[in-house]
Amino acid sequence: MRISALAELSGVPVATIKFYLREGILHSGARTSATQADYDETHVRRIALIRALIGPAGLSISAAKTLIGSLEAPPPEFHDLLGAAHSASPRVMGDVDEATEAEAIGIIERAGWTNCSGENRDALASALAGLRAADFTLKDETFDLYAAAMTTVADDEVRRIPTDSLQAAVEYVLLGTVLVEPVLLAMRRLAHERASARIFADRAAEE
Amino acid sequence: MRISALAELSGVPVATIKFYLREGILHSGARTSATQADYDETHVRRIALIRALIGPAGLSISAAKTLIGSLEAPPPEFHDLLGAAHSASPRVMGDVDEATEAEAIGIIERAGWTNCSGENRDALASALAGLRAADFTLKDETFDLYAAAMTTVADDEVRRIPTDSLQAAVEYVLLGTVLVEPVLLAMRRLAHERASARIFADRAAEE
DNA sequence: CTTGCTTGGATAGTCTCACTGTCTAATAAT
DNA sequence: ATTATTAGACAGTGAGACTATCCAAGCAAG
Repeated sequence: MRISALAELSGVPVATIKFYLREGILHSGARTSATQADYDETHVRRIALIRALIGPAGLSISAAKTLIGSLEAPPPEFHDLLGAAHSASPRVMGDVDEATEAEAIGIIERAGWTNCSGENRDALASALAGLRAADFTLKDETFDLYAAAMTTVADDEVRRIPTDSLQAAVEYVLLGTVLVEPVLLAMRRLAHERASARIFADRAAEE
Repeated sequence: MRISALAELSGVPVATIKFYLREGILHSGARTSATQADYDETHVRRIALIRALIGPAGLSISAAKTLIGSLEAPPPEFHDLLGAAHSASPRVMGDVDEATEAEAIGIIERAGWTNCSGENRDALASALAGLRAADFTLKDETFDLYAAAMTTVADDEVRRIPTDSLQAAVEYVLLGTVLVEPVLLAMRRLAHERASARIFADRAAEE
């Protein structure tokens, strides 16, 4: 198919497709002449993936490019796979003081998360620094509950990593890491609504 | 204190503080003369809050402004409070087709999240559309596990909302909604590391 | 009291990001 | 033969978050 058909099918303007081609985030079509190239289903799917990554998942073009690169040329070690997925969506880090750092380490130790990379520990510390900046304190029990909930989630996810094919495992890990994040956040908010509605009902019943 | 001292204390350049003042996201100091104003501890704390919101929490300046506005002039109804917190950090939405919409509704119903707002349902649908765009399918059990985990989290959070003071409740809900998100995501990644390390150990042991 | 630094306020400039528009020469469609 | 489309190059746009420059009015030190 030609670029206009690709634009039609994917719902993305031709100019934007050309931009993705220039950025190297979309593979080029098969050249049929000096002014024509042939695009196929893989291009449609790639564009859909790009839109998903830079949309709901919140990645930048360059982060999406890195991630897609890892998809196509997966790191040889499984361990590097997680790292690639995690570094694909870099969190904005704020300043972290020592007390916050210590708090993060405390949470990590209580959760039994040994052998964790500095990167994710720093991300947690930075998030805690945000809470601290707002004078927002949470009880240790709450952190432990968060840790337990995320352990449940992560255990299931890791357990479900396909073992038959490396390519399938790569896709599962890279995409699952990034694309599930908005799902979880949306669900938390839905659960908030539900929980607060129930509390309302309880309070109304008391009167 | 003068603006240069405020800059020193908060670690933010004077020019940026002036920018925050212009944007109305930082309240102005007490004027002591035509060319001088007095800033205090509230300004230091506000700047820290702003940095936390636009940093790790990923809010834009205008979203942060809205949220801070709600903090200072809380909506009268508790129900509106959650809405204010949720709309303060607007998710980027992608295109959602009917099947995805139906999938979202299915998940919501199975989780027992009735009375949910369209906004959050759309956010979930949009996140699911991202998965679908990447041909990433999750089993219903996985979604249900996510839902259960988030219900646990949200129930605890809502239960801990302070009931003694309205102001305290407002701060808890608004800030907790937004600032805890990066905490949860960082924890999920830490738990991934741990889970994958354990699987490695198991596989190594099998050999 | 003068010399120089600081401030508030206004305005304009910078940098990044993710596009979007324009142009050209070569081709494809009719 | 005429009209439409395309690849590729390059310049322009608009939003967002600052950053820099000016100016007149203080304030501070010698």
